[in-house]
Amino acid sequence: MKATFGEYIRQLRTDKGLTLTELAALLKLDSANLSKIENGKREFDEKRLDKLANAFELDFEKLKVEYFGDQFAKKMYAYNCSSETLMVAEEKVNYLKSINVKQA
Amino acid sequence: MKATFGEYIRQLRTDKGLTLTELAALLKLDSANLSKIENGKREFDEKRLDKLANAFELDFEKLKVEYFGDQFAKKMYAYNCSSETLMVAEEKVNYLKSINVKQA
DNA sequence: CTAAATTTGTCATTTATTGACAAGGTAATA
DNA sequence: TATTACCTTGTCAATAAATGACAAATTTAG
Repeated sequence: MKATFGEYIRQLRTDKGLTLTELAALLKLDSANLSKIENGKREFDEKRLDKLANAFELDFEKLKVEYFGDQFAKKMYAYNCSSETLMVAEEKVNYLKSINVKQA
Repeated sequence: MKATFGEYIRQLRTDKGLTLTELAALLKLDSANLSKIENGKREFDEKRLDKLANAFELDFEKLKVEYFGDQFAKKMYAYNCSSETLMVAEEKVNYLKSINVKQA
């Protein structure tokens, strides 16, 4: 998958032959706002990821990968971050895990 | 560097023998809030990255790597994202770049 | 042309972030 | 143990950002 999260949703939706209004209803959101999301003019809200997964019977873990991958990419693009950023992110995730293993 | 961004700042600060109050002044921020930042109880605001770079004569690009790497790591940790997320992020950055090359 | 679908613009409301400051805690020192 | 400097925590009003909602275009398909 090599698209923005908005494009990804649109793909899913059109593949299933749903209108914006129909999908918006499933996601409990206004169709006009869903349009903006698909066109990258608004963010998709985290709290609706589960509804999205249900609507299309997606694996939630994979959906998170798409969603957060997209978020990180946007930031990096906006701030012109080198790809080293991602390696550092990985180190830091492991660091956070190691810290919270100790506590537990 | 294998620490949170807060720990990173604290390291820089103490290495230079600065107090919270002194560094806070350079960053135009309240020392109490800087304390929270160093202890991971508040976020460091993007808009002060340049002041931080100046205060310690850091390379801005490297600072961004630390800063955004930390942000991504926190999200991934909080949402338990697989490390595939980072690979997807990289693909998507490239995708965003390829789109905006065309436009330019 | 018409109707359905989508896009865009706007704005009040809600939610999150920040700035500011007081109070409390800790450590070193006289 | 009093003083001082430094750091931490709690709180809350002010500010900023995200969201929901709806009207008004615009586009698309028949």
